Amino acid sequence: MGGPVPEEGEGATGRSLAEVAVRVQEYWDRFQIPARLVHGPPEGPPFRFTEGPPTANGNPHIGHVISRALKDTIVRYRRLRGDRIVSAMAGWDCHGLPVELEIEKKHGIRSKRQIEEYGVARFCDECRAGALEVAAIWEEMSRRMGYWLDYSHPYKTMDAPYIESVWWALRELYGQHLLEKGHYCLPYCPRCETALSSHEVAQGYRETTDPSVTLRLRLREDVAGPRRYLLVWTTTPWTLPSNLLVAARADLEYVGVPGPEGAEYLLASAAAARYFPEADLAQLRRYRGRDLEGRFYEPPFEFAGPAPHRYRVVLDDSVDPREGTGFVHIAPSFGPEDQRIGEREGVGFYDPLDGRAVFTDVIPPVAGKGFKAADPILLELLRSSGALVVSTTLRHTYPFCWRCDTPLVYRALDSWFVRTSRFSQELVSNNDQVAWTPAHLKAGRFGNFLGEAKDWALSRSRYWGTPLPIWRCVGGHEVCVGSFEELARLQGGPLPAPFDPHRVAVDALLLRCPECGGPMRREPYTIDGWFDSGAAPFAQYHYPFESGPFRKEAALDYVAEGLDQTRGWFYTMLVLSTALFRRPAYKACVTNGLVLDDQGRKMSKSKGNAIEPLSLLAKMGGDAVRWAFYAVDYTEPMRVSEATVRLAGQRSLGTILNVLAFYRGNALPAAARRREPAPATALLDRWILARQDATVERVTRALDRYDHHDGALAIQELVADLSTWYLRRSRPRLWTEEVTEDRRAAAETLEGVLRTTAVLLAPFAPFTAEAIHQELTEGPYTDGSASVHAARWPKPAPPDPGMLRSMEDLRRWVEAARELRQRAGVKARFPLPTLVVRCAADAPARALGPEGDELLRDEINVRELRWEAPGATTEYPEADWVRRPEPDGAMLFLSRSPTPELFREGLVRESLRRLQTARKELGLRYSDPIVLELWAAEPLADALRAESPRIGRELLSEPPSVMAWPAPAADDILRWEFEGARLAARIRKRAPV
RNA sequence: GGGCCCAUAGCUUAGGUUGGCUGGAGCACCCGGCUGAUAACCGGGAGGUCGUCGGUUCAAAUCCGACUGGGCCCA
Repeated sequence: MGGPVPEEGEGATGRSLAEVAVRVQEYWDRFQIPARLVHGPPEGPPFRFTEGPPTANGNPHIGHVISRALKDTIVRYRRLRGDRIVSAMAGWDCHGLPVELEIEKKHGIRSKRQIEEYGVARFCDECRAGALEVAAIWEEMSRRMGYWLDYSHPYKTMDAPYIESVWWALRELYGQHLLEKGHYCLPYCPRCETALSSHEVAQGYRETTDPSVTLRLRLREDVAGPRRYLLVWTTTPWTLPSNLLVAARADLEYVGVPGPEGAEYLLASAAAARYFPEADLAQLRRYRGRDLEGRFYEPPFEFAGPAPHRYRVVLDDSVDPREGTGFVHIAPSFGPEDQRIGEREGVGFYDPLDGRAVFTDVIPPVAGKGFKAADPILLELLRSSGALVVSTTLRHTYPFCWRCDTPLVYRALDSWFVRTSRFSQELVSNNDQVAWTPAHLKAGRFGNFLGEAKDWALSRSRYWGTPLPIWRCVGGHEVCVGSFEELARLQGGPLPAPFDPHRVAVDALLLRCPECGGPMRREPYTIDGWFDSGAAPFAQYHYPFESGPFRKEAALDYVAEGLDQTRGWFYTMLVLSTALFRRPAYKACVTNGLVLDDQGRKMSKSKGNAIEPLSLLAKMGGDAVRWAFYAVDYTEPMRVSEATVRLAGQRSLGTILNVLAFYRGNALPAAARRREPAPATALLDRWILARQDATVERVTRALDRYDHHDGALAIQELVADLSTWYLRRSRPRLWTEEVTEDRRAAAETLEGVLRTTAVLLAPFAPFTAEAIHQELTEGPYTDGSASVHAARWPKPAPPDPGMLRSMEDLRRWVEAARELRQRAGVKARFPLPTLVVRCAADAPARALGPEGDELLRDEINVRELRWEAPGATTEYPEADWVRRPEPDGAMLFLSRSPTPELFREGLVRESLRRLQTARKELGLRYSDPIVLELWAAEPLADALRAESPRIGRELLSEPPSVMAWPAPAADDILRWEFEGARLAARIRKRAPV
């Protein structure tokens, strides 16, 4: 029930949303409300959720706020519905390059060798310490935006139990032959000296300039004839020393273009026009690709040396005639296609690069040069040997390391793979069961990606990560360890306690081969950190080693992250749940688009247009920031600025705080309250309750299908109706001197709607909702059990569409009649005699009965409202009436001018208004009695005299006598002129008796 | 080069699945009102070729196709 009347400046008005947030946060902190409520009722049915673990050694940005808002909204809603949240644990992704790079930067380390010199143990210790470096900032951001998670017991991917669960998962995959070693071309970062996975590469494509060179390779001819050359195009000259083959396409047409000194240059006829625009194609000798199959050529460099089958023309369908020359340079060490063709042709590999992609001594001219640095030297060699035909540059997109920004190379490496390609169909069918937002991702981007899923390159040649638990002995036996207990057994004794399952401690163990007893060595890799995070739904509970709420048959109900996670977390979770549990990982998945600045540009630190989330949240309040995201289509890229946030906050949240302030100023005195409000009888009360019920229903449906946008919109519309129609029309009802039944009904209805709105609002704007709820409570902010977040979600009541429709129509007529009034040119204060509405007897608005009539009459300020049947023939001459046809078929007529009597009434009202304003401007309070003297010219003087008692009553004076015009000249006499009337007044504060 | 998405007033958005009244609203703008919610409230006005072109149809913002611009993903 309404609390005590707020002290000056204490009410919700005048307080910004940011201040509301601070006050509410204090309350939550004081009673530790988040900690008490975050898990939901322990007996409730489970709602399965997992926080996607962010890397906490990097600062959060504004994009993280939106995903967190989308997560929090649904979790809050489920709690209000009585669900237990499984799990509300915060989580941190602790492993991997991001952490290692921070430590490298700190010590100026630039290579793996330097890490080894520094000491792997020390290095990893620092990684552990640095992994959660800015976790406190993440927590503060979550607090400021009202994202409730259990931060006191977060899961961390570097914790021993977590790692043990990950090992269990790896062992399961290994047992299904889905974890295998292979030698494949992978994207490789020369600086980090490790392979990356395709989803990591996807993060780092960038526009760059590379050489674009065409060279000629002379065909070895069996018979004498013109010298013929294959033209070959490449953007990676550094791979040319590794060239072992040239590929052509069997059915493609090639032509021989005359070159210098009687030579002939061979290339695809489609390319000839690009290379030799002046050549007459019709005159040229033609070949098919298959005619050239098996022909030998002279390689661009001799370093790789001879070997069977090398330096031949081979056929392959992957050759694309639209690009290059139709002859493709094949270096099996440096490209997935190259590798495939090389293996098919049995030519082996030739990789002259070391781990840092620096040329070794096998190629003396570029020994010691990085692969990129070798390009110009190699080109110069080709030029002097005459092999270089065209040398230009090309702008194109090329992959860079997502963490250190080094250009990547594709190279063939030993690596461990998850054989996702073997169960891609199962991935697709599991994905079919997921409700995606936006829906098109399911069959579109994500579905496509799954259908052609490549094997997942899992191993990393790095230090700080979950060690790959696979050991081999000299006898070639292999074991994948799936638990610490098994590890202890193979080691022949207990593990050191406490056991830290990272590289140093794990590699210090001496394992014996269970088959031959020989010593075993671990495969020296860590695993992709995305595997760690993909395991979060079960590893956070140390499944299967401890019993917890995780159930292998139960998918998560809901996850939400940024769109980029389709290739990241959403993908790896699905891979693991499919392979381990043969089911989808989650039932519903919501993604959000990128956050742009107000110009629509990407935010970046270097451009200086990035919004710092903490300061924005502090300045605007968490709710305004959250609302700014609900208000737009968050599945698409969205613009965000301080201005958009401010506006979003004002629109709904500011309005409802205003309504609250009004309510508090006009609440029933404590003595007049009753326990059980009576059922609403007044039209306005019944209407706003119907609106409320419809909104409960709509918000419930919206949140059930994870549609934050529609839910927020529904609340926004209710708040607008509450403020601009219900409250505006109800104000006089709340101003009565004594507490009438109607005043009671209005106050109770308003309070009830505010209460319900607070609960509806709670998932979206947790601070504002709490503030409303508290201020409707006896002793606000003093009872820790009275949080709105412990409330029960309202039950949707049966809808009353008839009522809503009727009021909608009535409001349309009100607007129409106001427009007529404007055309008549008579101010609202001057009553007009008659409004005629000609409409069907069963028009919805008429169903509102006499109360509806009264509403219409009062809004338009007419003395009489007259209904007419559609066929009525009454004449309303233009001279006296304005008219307006309505789209619903109704016709409205309004009198053009007041009667003299009504005009005088208008004058009195106008005078009263001016006198009230004057009172206020003199600094008098609403309750200060005054001494009033009036002067007026006729006919106003006469009208005022007739209303003298009423004037006295409204202005808190004795009934004034109205003196004849003119008023004496004096400084303290105020004068007005309006509608041809003249008025003057002297107002003084009456001395207290 | 391939795939997916987006496009409604200056800005944010409703409507599009199921084609049908004059395409709704908020902010900002202009005019006016109210003045016991006041950095609030109410009315009116101006502002839209619903990205462009074409098709289907009696009828297209809505369905289909192409194009333009923007975004994302892949190669």
